[in-house]
Amino acid sequence: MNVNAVSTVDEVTAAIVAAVRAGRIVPGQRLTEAEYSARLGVSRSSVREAFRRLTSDGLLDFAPHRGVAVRQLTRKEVDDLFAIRAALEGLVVSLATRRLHAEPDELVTLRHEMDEAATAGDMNRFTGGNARFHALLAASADNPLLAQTLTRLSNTIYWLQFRVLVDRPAVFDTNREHDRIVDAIVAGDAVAAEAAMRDHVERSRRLIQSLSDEHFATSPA
Amino acid sequence: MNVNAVSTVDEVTAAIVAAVRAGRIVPGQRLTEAEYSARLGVSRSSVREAFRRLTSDGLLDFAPHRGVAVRQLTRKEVDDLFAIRAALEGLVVSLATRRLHAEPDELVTLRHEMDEAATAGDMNRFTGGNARFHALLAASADNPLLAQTLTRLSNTIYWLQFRVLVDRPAVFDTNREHDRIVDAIVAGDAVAAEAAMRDHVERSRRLIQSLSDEHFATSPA
DNA sequence: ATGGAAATATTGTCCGACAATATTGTCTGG
DNA sequence: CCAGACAATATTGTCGGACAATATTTCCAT
Repeated sequence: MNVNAVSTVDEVTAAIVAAVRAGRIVPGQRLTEAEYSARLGVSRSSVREAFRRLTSDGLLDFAPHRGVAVRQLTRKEVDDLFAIRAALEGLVVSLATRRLHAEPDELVTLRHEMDEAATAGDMNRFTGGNARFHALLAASADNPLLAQTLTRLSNTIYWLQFRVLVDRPAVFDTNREHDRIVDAIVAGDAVAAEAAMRDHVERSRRLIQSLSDEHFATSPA
Repeated sequence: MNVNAVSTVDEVTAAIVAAVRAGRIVPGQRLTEAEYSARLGVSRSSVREAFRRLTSDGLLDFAPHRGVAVRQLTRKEVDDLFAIRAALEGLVVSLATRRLHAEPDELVTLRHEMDEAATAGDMNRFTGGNARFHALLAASADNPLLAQTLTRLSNTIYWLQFRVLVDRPAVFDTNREHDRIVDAIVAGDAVAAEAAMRDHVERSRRLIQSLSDEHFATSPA
């Protein structure tokens, strides 16, 4: 099983991420070292290290002597996170515009793909395309640290974002917002692209906040 | 020695941070698990976990089967980092202005302290004040996630920033830049405060880039 | 000097153990 | 029946040792 150049910890990490993505373990649920050690057939040490890595990546929540749980944000934390995201995603498109203005092919192709997925109602394809859309922008910004920072933030809200996209027909709005971003980029207008992206992020925040309380952690105390 | 509610890993982490801050271990230098295990009298497991934590906090650099080294940035990475910092520090002051406009006492006191430290040439006091200045802003923004994100970025450039401040009489420029930020905050002008902060960050970037090549990692291949 | 093989050093992972702490279950008195 | 105290259990925190996998260094032959 170790044909790739990936370590055991990498595998454990990937397994947990996959489980969360697939909804097999839901926000708030606790994970114990022993259980995952047994289930995956690896030592407690490796599970422990994977837990810590995912904690610092924002996917898990850790408390001393209490172990880890799938992280669940409060409504305020969501607002806090989106304030950061607006600033950084805005920076991303601002930086990415120059390059993508010169080579817009992949971006335009992606937009078409998301349009088709939306009309076909294929949500998995749509969310996949959405992820690649943001990934392409992040890569084109040519700032790995920025990309990494944004990835960490996105991990934390993956599940909420997914709920929004499957629950309601917000996909068409999303695509229209993307259109504005893409148009600005193709036109080479970095300022307009940044503004469109900030608007997109803000709308995304509002959609998530419109979810029912059960999706959020109760505010501390 | 365990009177506080701190774990062994916390102590190891703090010890390494202190060593880096004090310059006892310099960027680029490698650290081995066995050495720190012996030196601090703790198990390899704890050292390992501290290494990983500091890696994800940006202070150490990790490569599989090669261990960790104190992180040293390339010039491009510095630029990348400061682009993020400009956006986020700008966001911080923008958010912090409302609260600090109402209660500016602590901020004003800090400014005086840094002025005195600068004229007295007390660099330790100055850098300490500088850290508290940014910490106060981060706290006043009432966005813990934002504060944490910025802390991670700052860890990475602590040493470079320190070099700049002790090497040259840039402290007076720094204080003047702080003045503009403080003035805007006291006036309650969030937009001006953000602009002043972005300018401050940009100047800080230029100062660091003016350091000689020996302070930077050689660009990869 | 140089290329490559052997020796060494270091990390990656496993196991087992036990103390420290948190969680759960039980009992008792009201 | 409830609340609080106490005991039992579960889980994490740290340790020590072991060995394989991989990287680094040493050294030899050319």
